[in-house]
Amino acid sequence: MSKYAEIAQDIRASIEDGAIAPGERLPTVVELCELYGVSKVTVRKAVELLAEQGLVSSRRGSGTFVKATPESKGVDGRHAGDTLYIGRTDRSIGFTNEHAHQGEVSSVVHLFAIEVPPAEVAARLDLGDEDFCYHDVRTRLLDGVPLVIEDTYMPLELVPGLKRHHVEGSIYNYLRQDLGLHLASFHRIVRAVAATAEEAGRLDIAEGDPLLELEQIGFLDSGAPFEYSVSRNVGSRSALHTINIT
Amino acid sequence: MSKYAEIAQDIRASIEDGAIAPGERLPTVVELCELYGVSKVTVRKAVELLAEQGLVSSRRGSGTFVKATPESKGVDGRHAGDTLYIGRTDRSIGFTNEHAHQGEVSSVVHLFAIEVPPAEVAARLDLGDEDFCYHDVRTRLLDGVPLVIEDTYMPLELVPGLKRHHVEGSIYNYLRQDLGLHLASFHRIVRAVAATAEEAGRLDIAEGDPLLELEQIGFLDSGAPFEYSVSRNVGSRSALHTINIT
DNA sequence: AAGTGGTCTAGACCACTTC
DNA sequence: AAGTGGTCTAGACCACTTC
Repeated sequence: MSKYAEIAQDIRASIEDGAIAPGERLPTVVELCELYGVSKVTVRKAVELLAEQGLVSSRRGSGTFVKATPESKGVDGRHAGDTLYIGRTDRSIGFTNEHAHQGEVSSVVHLFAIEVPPAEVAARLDLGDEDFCYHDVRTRLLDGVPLVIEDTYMPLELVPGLKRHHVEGSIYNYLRQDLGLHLASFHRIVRAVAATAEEAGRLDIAEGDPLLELEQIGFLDSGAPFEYSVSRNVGSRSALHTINIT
Repeated sequence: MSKYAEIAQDIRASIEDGAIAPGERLPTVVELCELYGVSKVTVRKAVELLAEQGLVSSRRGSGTFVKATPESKGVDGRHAGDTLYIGRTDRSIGFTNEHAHQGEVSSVVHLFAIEVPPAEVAARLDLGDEDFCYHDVRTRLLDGVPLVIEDTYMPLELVPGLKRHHVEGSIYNYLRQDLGLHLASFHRIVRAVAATAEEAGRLDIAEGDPLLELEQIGFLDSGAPFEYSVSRNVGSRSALHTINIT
């Protein structure tokens, strides 16, 4: 691990165990340089990392302050206990890994085919008129409770050898571990929509119930889009957490 | 403007006008150093900024590549034209400023009072049992079309002098321009919920229609929470854009 | 082996706040 | 005036890919 990541982790521990209370100031950048025996650039990267994680806020001329977040005072989320979180701090690392610690993940595959995608999807995946895609539709469940229907397209050429048993398990694990691809970023559009009759049946809810829709394009570190997906998450069982720095 | 921001802007222009096509590689870091006459750290900060903006992706040992995004090829969003976006790239800069370029923003104030907030809200705002808050509820409209109902609490002590005419206009402008506060970050939880009968009436939709709920805590650069709000956005008129780097 | 991005140093200077 | 974070230099070394 890099020095700045270790320093960030160390400061984070000091915040979480209360050694630096919410509202209090961190040691100055120069003090942290001396404390950890590193240069200023390294301390700055550590502090930036903490700011991205939502723990601190820096004010030029004044100092870096621990944010008074509910987490730092042990307050639970409003729906804690009855909400299955899609992801902490809005990092998409795939459904299986997100929920792995929460229970048993399973999938019902409604469709798994190779086809020429609709023009709008082809445009998003940077494909020509005649390029083929995998197209799969699946319901994902946690401990038997349906959470989300995912409708996914992936270019055939980028993802060779995808089989039905990958779709029944974790596609992302296949991409990373078997193909050695590096998933770099996701562009998302989030909406609230009403469940159709078919979706309601698959998700064990009522028609018209609110769903959290995520329209998403995933990119590799080569800049190539490897996935276009529209997922519809049961509103009462899902929430998306984000941290926004201005 | 800082050097790295100028360099990022310049590279961004090269990408957007097609001088560097999607999928192509940027000049190497060393080449960019020579091109702009700056050191490596400055080029790296510029490239990191472009990565945060979703334009490029870097691969160690290989290069930095322009992402093949729909935007870089002139493809419109799926619902472009009939969706009012909450914010580009998920940066909360306040409703008025977000929509200022799109039309005329107005507000209907349902409640504006000073009260002791519920315990859960007090906990989120880092307040004691007896501390007072402003509490306002308002519907916000764009060109007369209702978009969202905002239910907001703000600590009395942090926001002195708030009046009804500020609530009818832009609260954020009052915080920034009149009080000189620096809004630093927002922690959000996004959900899909169904409209109640009262909400449906205020938003000119049907009861049970899907709403995009944003539960949000806003922080100043001092680390103090200045706002707790739950906003409910009409599903068919709202979308939230995010970019996630892994 | 050569080329690429990622981290780091030990300083310097600047913008902003008043610890 | 003194203290704070933010930017920047001119290098160095390292991790990773193969341009």
